[in-house]
Amino acid sequence: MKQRAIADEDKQARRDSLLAAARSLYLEDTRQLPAVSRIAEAAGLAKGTVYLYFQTKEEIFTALLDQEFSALLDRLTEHFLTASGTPWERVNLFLEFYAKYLQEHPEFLRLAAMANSVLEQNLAQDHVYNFKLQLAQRLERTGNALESALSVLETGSGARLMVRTYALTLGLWQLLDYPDAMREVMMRPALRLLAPDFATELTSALKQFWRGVLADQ
Amino acid sequence: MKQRAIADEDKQARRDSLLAAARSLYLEDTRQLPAVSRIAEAAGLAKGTVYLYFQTKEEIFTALLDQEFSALLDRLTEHFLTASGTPWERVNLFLEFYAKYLQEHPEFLRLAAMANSVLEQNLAQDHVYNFKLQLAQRLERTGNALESALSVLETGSGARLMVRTYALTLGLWQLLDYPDAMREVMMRPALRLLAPDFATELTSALKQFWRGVLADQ
Amino acid sequence: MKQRAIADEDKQARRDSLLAAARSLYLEDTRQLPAVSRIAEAAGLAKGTVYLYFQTKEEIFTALLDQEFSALLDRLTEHFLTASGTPWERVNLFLEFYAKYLQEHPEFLRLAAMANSVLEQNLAQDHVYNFKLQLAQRLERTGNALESALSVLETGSGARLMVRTYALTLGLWQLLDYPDAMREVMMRPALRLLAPDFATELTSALKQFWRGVLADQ
Amino acid sequence: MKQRAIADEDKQARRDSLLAAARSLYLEDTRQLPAVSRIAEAAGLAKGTVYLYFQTKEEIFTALLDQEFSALLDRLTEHFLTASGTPWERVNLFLEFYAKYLQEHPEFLRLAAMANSVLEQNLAQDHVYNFKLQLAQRLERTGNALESALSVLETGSGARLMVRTYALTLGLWQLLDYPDAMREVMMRPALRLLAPDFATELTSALKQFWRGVLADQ
DNA sequence: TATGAATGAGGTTTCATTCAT
DNA sequence: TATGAATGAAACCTCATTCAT
Repeated sequence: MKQRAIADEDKQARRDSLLAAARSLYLEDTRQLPAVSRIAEAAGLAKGTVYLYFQTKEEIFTALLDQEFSALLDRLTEHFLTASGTPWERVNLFLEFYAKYLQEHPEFLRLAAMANSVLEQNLAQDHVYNFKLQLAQRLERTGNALESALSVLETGSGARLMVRTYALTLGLWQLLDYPDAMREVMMRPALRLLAPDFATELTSALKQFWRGVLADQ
Repeated sequence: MKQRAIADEDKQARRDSLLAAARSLYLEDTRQLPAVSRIAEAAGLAKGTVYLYFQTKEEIFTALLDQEFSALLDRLTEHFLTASGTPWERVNLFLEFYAKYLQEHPEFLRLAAMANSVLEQNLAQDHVYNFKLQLAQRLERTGNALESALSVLETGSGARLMVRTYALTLGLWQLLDYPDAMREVMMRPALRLLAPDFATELTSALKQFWRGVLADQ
Repeated sequence: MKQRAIADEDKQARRDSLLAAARSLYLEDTRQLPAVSRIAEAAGLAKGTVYLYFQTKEEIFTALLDQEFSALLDRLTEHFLTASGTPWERVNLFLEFYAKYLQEHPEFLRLAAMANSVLEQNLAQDHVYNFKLQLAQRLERTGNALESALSVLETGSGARLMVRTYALTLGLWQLLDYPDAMREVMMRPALRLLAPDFATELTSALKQFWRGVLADQ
Repeated sequence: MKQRAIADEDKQARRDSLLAAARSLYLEDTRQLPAVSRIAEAAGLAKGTVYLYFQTKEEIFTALLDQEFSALLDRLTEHFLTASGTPWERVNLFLEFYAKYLQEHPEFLRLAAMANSVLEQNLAQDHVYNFKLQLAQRLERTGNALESALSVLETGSGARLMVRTYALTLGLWQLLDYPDAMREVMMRPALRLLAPDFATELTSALKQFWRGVLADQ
C-alpha cells in the first residue's frame, strides 16, 4: 500500500502524478481515453484511489485539457506581448507560431475534440462550469494581449477573435484528422478534399479568416 | 410496414425505420447515444435484427449523420443554384439560410461533433472511408454550386470554402454548446464569452470569414 | 429458388446432398459442428430448407454418424467372415484391420465422441431410439460374425465384445486426442502418458483386453 | 462467506462456491451446461464476478471436472495403498470400489464425457494443457500406487493401466447412458445390448480387461 | 486514505430455429 | 416446398464506479 497522502501538498502531488500518468497513457493512443485501471496502475495506485482524487474519469481528462489550454494560451499571450511589425505581419507571425505549437502538441486538439462530446458528458455541472470559466478567463486575457498587439482591433473584440480562431482550428482538425492506419487510403484522389496537411490547411484558412477580421476594422 | 422485409425496398424501409428510431431516441438526450436494445425496441424489432442491418451501433449513427449531411448539403446546393444579387448579398443570404437550417436541426451538430471522437472510434476502416468519401463528394458538389453562385471564386476553391465554413461552424458549436440544465449558470457575466446565442455568433463569425474570402479574390 | 423436390426419390436425393455437405464441412474442422447456414449454403439451399429434411441440426450429424457406423461395422463383419488362422491370430488380424480403418477415417471417432454429449442432447427421443436401435442391430450382426470367426466364444457374447471393444476405443480416443495446434506442447515429457500415438496405443490396449477375453473362454 | 474475498483463502472459497453452484445446477440437468448467469445467481454473485474467477464457462466446468478427477484418483490411490490379498483379489476389490464410487457420483462421467467434445472446445490452449497435465500427474501417482498394490506389474505400467481402465469406463458409459425419460423405451428387447445396468456391465468388462493384464505379466 | 473485489449495464456476436411470404 | 428475415437466448467482454475491509 502506498503511503497515505495526508498533507495538502502530498495530495496535490498525488493528483499531479495521476494526471501525468493519464497524459502519458493518452499519448500512447489518442483515439481513446485509457481505462482508469491503467491510469491507476501507471501511477502506482489502486483503481479505487483514483476516485479519491477525481470524481469521474472524465474529470481527469478535463483537468488535463485545462492544463493544455493554460499552456497554449499562456504562450500565445506571451507571444502577443512581444509582437512587432505591421498588423498583418503580426497576424502572420502569430499564425505561424500557433500552427507550429499545435503541430508540436498533437495531443491537444485530439483531447480538445473530445471536450464537448465525451468529457463534458459525464461531468458534474459544477466541473463543466469551472472548466468553462477557466477557459473564458484565459481567452479574455489572451484576447486582451491580442488587442494590444493589433492596435487596430476594437476594444473587447480580442477574446471573441480568439474564440473564433480556436473554433476554426478545432473544426478543421476534426474534419481533417484520421487514424494513422488510414494514411494510405486517405491518399486516394477522391479524398483529397479531406486529407490535406493539417498545418498547411490551418494556416491558409486562418489567414483567410484574419483577412476578414482586418477588413472589418 | 411488412412483417418481413424481403424486397430490397422493404429492406431499405426497415433500415430507415431503424434510423428513424435511433434519431428519435437520440433527440431525447443528445448527450449520449441510446442503447441498441432501446433502438430495437423503439423500432419494434429484436436486438439481433438490428445487427442484420448495421454492424455496430456507431454505424447506425454514422448512417444517420450521413443522412443529415446529405440533407443539409442538398439544400445548400439547391440554394446556391437559385441565388441572385451581388456576391456579398448572395453570401449574406446563404449564411442566413444556413444558420436557420442548423437552428431547425439541432441534432445535426450534436451528432456531427461525435463523428470524429465517438463514431469513428468503433467503426471498421471501411465504413470510415465510405463516410468520408460520401462527405467529400457532397462537399465537392456543393462547392461547385457555390462557385457558380459566386462567380468571383477561383475554380476549385468552392469545396475548400465549404470545408472551412463547416469547420468554423462545428468548432463554434462545440465551444458554445452547453446542456440545457446549465442555462442559468451560463448567464453569469464571467461566461459571457462562451454563452452567446449560437446562431447570432455563427452568422457574425462566418460573415467575418467570408469577408476574408471575398477580399482574397 | 431450387427446383422443388416432390417425388420421394427427389426428397431422398436432397437429404443425401445435405448429408454430403455436412460431412464435407465437418471434415474441414472436426472440432465443432458446422453452422446450419453453412451446410445449407454448401448444398445450394436456404437455411430454412434444411429444416424440412431434418428436425434439428443434431439430427443431421446423427444420420451422418449412423452412416459411418454402418460402413465400419459392415467392413468388420465382412472381415470376420473371411478370417482364418488360430483364434489369437484372427484377433490380431482383426485389431490391425480395425486400427487401420480408424486411422483412415479420423472423422469417425471425433463424431462418435460427440454422440453422447452433443448429438443426443438436442434430439427427439424418437431419433435417439432409432439411432440406438440401428447401432444395436449392427453390433449384433457384427457380433455374430465375430462368434463365427472365433469359434471359442460363447454364443451370444460376440455383440457384447464388440460393445466393449468399441467402448475402449472411444474412451482411449477421447483421452488421447488433442487439437493439432497443441502438437508441440503435447510432446513435453510430463504429458507422455496422454500423448502416445493413438493407433499404437489402441492396438496395445485392445490386445490386452482380448487376452482377457480369450482367457475367459 | 465474507462479502469481499480479499485474502487468498477467501478467494479460493469464493471460487469453490462458484464451482459448487455450477455443480449443483449441472446436476439438475446433466444434458447441458447451465448458463453463466444462472451460476452467478445461484452463487449470489453478479455475472461479471464469475468472469473474475473464470475466463470462460468451459473453464468452470473443466475446473469442476478437475476436482472430480482429483477426488476419484485420490480415493483410488488411498485404496491401493491399503489393499491386501492375492493380485486377483486386489483387482476385484479395486473394481468393486471403483464401480461403487462412480455409481455414487453420477455427475462425474457425464461431465467427463464432455471434456473432449465440449469443454476443451472453448478453452485457451493453456488451460487445456494444465488440465491434461494435472490429469497425467494424478494418473501417474495412482498408477504408482497400483503398481505397489499389484506387485506383479512391470515398473511404469501402472499409469497406462489406469488410462486404459478409465478409457473403457468412459467409453462404456457413453454407449450405455441414456436420458431418464427413455428408461421405458430402453427396456425393449431389441435394445438389450445397449441398456444393461452400467455398474454391472462395467465391472464385467473391466474384469475381462484385467484378466488380460494379469495374463500379460 | 488506500485497496481491489464486486457490480451491472450494455455492446457485440453467433446461431439454431421459426415463420411469413 | 423453398426462402431467408426475424427471433431470442446466451456467451463473451469491458469498464466505470462503488464499497467493504
